[in-house]
Amino acid sequence: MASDPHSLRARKQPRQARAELTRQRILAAAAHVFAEYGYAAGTTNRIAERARISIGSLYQYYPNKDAILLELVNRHLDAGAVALRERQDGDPSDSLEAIMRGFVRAVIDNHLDDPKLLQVMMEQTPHAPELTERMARHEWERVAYTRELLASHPEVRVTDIEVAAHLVVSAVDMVVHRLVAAPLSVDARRLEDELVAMLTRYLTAA
Amino acid sequence: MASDPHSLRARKQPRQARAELTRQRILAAAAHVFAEYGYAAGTTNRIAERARISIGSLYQYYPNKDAILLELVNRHLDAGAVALRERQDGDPSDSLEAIMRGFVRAVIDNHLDDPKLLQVMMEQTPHAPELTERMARHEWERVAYTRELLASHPEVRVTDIEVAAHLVVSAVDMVVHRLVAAPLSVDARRLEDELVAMLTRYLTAA
DNA sequence: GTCTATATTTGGATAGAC
DNA sequence: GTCTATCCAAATATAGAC
Repeated sequence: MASDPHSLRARKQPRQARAELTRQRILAAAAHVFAEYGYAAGTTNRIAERARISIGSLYQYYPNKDAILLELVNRHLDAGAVALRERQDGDPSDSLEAIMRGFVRAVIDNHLDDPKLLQVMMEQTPHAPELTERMARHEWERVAYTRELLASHPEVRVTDIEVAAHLVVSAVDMVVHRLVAAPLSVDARRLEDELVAMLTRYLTAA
Repeated sequence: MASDPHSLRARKQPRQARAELTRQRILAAAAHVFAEYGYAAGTTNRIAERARISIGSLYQYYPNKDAILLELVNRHLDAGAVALRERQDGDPSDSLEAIMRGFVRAVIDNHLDDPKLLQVMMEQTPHAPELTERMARHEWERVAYTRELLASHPEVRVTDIEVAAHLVVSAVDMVVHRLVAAPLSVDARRLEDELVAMLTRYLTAA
């Protein structure tokens, strides 16, 4: 073994790159399958089929079905966090309304690509402890971020900053969930406008 | 058969009454089991065990597992609708804040008895068409009710009554879901107060 | 009308050939 | 490292005795 160190070194990177590509394919396939069939009916066989690998190969990359969903969720939340930070970096002292609108847009954008995946995440979170923990951490971060923002903004006049931050985060999520669950029940733009109005009136009231 | 009409008539009612009781026991058992194990792990065997009947008997009363959940949800929503109507009948011209607080309390009360059942309902709704339809109808009723109330109340100054009604209903649900999902993450009373404040400020703003 | 026992299905996961 | 073939567990639902 290792009779030719050069070929060994040469092959090492390609293999890992290929493996990483396969992982990506599996994740993409899983996202599609979960979105289409839900988690329970989104079987590992279907995922493997769509990723065009065998079921045996799939289990070489992920130890079980839950691990696939967990990584999918992790990527989704990471992307959301990054997007939010980017959006904020430009406007240190915008109006509160503009900031609230930025919040809403960031969350909506993050879910636009694959709305049904959000549904699956919501469904499965209660049953998978790792997911629960991950979601809780993510929300805690968003609340903390919002709290600081409210605390430092001069327009904000609210009695309980902590609770207000929770309320803002929840309200934004709520609208997104609603738009995802029933995309056509009410006009998205108008709902967004009214939500922003509600939040700013609440936060800036005497 | 029917050699004695009297005994036949005498037995008929008792049998149906007993059957109805058994159905109740199954429902109660299912509520408990679903709440404790979730829907997937809340097996029909466990339900039968808890209802202290055999699995075979259970299937004499309900054709399948989904039918049990459906009836459970129907009862829950019916109870909620009744409670809301009752609460409203007393106050034709209260302050908007009092009305909003009434809304919130009614929904919270309706979920207090078995919080985890709400979780199960939320999880399974996307997968069962009958459930989806039932939930949509229930929400439509609540929005319509809220719309009328907002339209007739003098304090309300909002541009889009329809969207505002959606927003109010969603916001109330949101807080309840949050309290149910993580009962201790934030003080329930304070969250309720802030929610009521948010809604009234939004609805009565210039 | 209630039970026990079991058929049936399904899907996650693994073994072992290549 | 990828495949096929299969194992195994779990859970719904049914058959048939009593």
